[in-house]
Amino acid sequence: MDSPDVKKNKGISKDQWLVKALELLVSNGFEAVKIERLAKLLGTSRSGFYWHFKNRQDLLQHLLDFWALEYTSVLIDDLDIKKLPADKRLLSVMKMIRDHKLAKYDLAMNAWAQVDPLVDEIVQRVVKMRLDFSREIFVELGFVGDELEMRTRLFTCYHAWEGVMFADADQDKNLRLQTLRHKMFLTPSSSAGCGVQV
Amino acid sequence: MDSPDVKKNKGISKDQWLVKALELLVSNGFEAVKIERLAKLLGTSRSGFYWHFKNRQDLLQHLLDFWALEYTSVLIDDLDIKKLPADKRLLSVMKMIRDHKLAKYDLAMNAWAQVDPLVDEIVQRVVKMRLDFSREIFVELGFVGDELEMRTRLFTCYHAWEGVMFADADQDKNLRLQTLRHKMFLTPSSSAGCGVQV
DNA sequence: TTTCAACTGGACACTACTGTACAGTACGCC
DNA sequence: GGCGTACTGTACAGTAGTGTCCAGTTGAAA
Repeated sequence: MDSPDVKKNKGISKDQWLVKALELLVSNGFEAVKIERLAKLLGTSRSGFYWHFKNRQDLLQHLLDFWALEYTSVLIDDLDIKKLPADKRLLSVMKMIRDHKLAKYDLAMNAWAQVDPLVDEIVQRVVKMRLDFSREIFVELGFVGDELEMRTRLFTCYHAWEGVMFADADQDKNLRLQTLRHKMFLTPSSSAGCGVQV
Repeated sequence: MDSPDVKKNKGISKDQWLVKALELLVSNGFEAVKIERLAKLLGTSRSGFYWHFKNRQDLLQHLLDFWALEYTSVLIDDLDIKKLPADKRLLSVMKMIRDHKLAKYDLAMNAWAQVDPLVDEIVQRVVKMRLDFSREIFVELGFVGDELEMRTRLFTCYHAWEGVMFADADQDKNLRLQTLRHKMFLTPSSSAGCGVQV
């Protein structure tokens, strides 16, 4: 949450405006991101806002970059550093998505992308990054061609939205289902034997 | 789109307000559903609005019911009538979700549900209806227990969001992947043999 | 000690939107 | 022809939000 460069809390920093704006975006949609509301929530007046941002449009642009960086690039880099074996990496991706509650951010960003082509472009780029990351894992597991692509999409899509659809479900059951799902994704679905396509 | 009871187009009907409101909700989020905007879009003044609805809150409430009915109950009933064999029904569900572009409505409703507990309640009820519908299919296919639940969730979640994540992808490839996915959902994932758990 | 960046609040003019009120109109029915 | 239903536009008062200007404060660095 804290920015890397040390800020004495003498005022409201640019990042503080962004974090609150992201909060509002996530909970109420981009039309709800109002400067006056942000100021009220931060317990200050609007004037400081115009020090950091040109106007509302400028804030929204920065918000988009902020999300793409904080909630995708940083997390993917984090997973890349560890370089676990493929099947463990699959599990750690699932855990990361859950822990960071990425689904609710995705929800807001995708909704926003419906109107703004610029937002859509960034969102599509993020989706591509995620697909590429997952695909690499399934390549290591020995999948190729359409089978590889199908699994990559199914895995990425399910885990992106699981948090939205089954939020309040029973944790114990969730863990059992996750184990089963993990097994399903690992098991090759050849019709005859059970060998991996090569 | 037309309401069943015949309306002479002498004015803006309640359904016309609702349809436009749903449009605005889907594209810009619930905060964007403004009476003045609707009136402008419909080429009329706001006064007619207050004939049909008590106020903005009343419209939003009706909008919720409108969606739950038009985009879930009606469609599920439609699929139920046909009573195709389970594996064909699985395919027709996939097709229906795509054809009606349910994903973009889901997106808006889920985003809205993040703030309003009443909306969340309806959305959860709709999710439950869909899960129940899919589960029945997988029961007919011979799945039970956790394996049944895992497949039901994976299937429902993937198809609900596929349209958002992979909107502009190549149709030919999509069809090939769908066939593969269909096979994967039908094939039991037993570790030893390939028999269905009974 | 001054200077500057990073703020602060207050005031202004403006637009968007809300709910209410009210008078008028166009159609269908008895 | 008159009545009711289903609208229509206009006007008003009020709130929320925008961007701009400006004068003041505060902490660190030179």
